[in-house]
Amino acid sequence: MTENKSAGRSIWTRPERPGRGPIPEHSRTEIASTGIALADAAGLGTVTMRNVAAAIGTGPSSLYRYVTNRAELLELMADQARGELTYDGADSGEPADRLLAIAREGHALYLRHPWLLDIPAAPIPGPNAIGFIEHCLAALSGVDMSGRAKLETIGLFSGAVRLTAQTEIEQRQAGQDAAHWQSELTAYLSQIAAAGQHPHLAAALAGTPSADAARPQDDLFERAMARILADLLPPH
Amino acid sequence: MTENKSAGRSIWTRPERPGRGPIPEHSRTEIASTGIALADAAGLGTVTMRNVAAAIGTGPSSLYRYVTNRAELLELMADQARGELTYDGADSGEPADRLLAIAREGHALYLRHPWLLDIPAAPIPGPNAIGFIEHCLAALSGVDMSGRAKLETIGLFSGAVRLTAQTEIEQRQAGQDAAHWQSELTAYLSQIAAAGQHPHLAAALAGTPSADAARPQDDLFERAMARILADLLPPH
DNA sequence: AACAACTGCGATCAATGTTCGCTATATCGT
DNA sequence: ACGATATAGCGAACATTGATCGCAGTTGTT
Repeated sequence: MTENKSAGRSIWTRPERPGRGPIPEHSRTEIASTGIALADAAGLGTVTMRNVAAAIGTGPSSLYRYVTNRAELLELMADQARGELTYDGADSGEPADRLLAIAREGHALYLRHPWLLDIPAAPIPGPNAIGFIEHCLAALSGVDMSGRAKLETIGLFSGAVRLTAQTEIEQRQAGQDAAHWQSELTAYLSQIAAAGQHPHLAAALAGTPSADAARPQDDLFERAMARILADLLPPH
Repeated sequence: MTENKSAGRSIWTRPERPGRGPIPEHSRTEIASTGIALADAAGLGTVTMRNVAAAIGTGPSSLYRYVTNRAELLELMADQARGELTYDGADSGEPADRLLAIAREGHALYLRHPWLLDIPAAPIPGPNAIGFIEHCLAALSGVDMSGRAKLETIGLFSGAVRLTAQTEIEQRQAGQDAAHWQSELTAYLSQIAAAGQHPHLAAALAGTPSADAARPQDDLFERAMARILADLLPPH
């Protein structure tokens, strides 16, 4: 029924180099690194097949020998970026502290590669995503939870890391755009406040200098994550 | 310096109908509704200028009389979808309960329009986004926090709603894809477990029937949100 | 030695976002 | 009332993008 040559196979279950044929001139890691460099420099939008191909000195169609999709290219990039995690300080100590160390590293990783937030999670996790789960499970090794509960907790945990990073990045970009939009935004908001339909918003804005409203609060991550971990883990 | 005819203006500060010219045959709400219907039916990817234009019975270029960008079209859709919130049950009671009512409605909204998660936040919020903030501030009216702190709390709160919805949607899709990827995924994971490099993962998977690993836990939202709200608000 | 499977890649296609220029039309200033 | 003006509708077209096809050259297997 379904046309199946080698379909349905993820890039992680497909060998990088099949038996026969010429030796490939490039590698998955080289392609992923090129994509990461492009994304770091100018955003995910510049990671086009043509740009990546040109950066490694070949034509667009050659890339499809290494990757079936642009989505797979992004998968490669995402997993390779996750490989930058070292899990320093997550080897011993209280579970909450170990997870906090992982959270700090993950947070820094998102700030270093903001485009990671725009890559959807693939159905099959790459080796470094699995390494991440493994280290989180190691941090939870002494905790009295079922394996299933631990996996669910890790999902929430990584979601929280992702959320705080996303919030911080958005605030940062809001600060960047403030120069362009600030005058218009304040005019817009004061007009809304003056219209009288939003009394609570007017009150909240009155107490807040408009320029400060979007200023990032840098220790938000530490405060939020400590509380979340305290809630996620059973009392010891 | 900067080329400024009417540039730098958001769609929310630009009047729908300027003074002169023929009467438009369509409206922003009609266009937004059309986009929403398309996205609900087949995902954000089908919301192309051509599809939306065809759905309202016109050509692609005509859309640009209402919207300068595809991004603005998505802004329109996002804000109009947020207009579906009614804030029932959020008018009175304890602040935490009022926010919880809003959270439930927001959660349901995300489940009804999953594509909302893929639309980036615009620099200038639309009227219904402002209405959301206003209702959250109303729920916090008696709480002893500064206006700035309230706004920050609302940001975290809506982020948490977004995160739980995203998690649930991902789990749902994982369940949908399970039929396609399950055999490959289990083979992949058991191979990793057998390799011995990931002992904690092997242990966690051993205790979990593989089919159950990705089963959604439906009350996750209620449990998580109650705890988050308890943490976000000062003790009363 | 012969075959099979693969790589590199130029040419090309379909789809998409967006712009341009033209005609028709409604509103404003006088 | 009336002409000037700014806008609406829209067909045609352009640039960019992801992806495919087929051919020639290369490596490994039998």
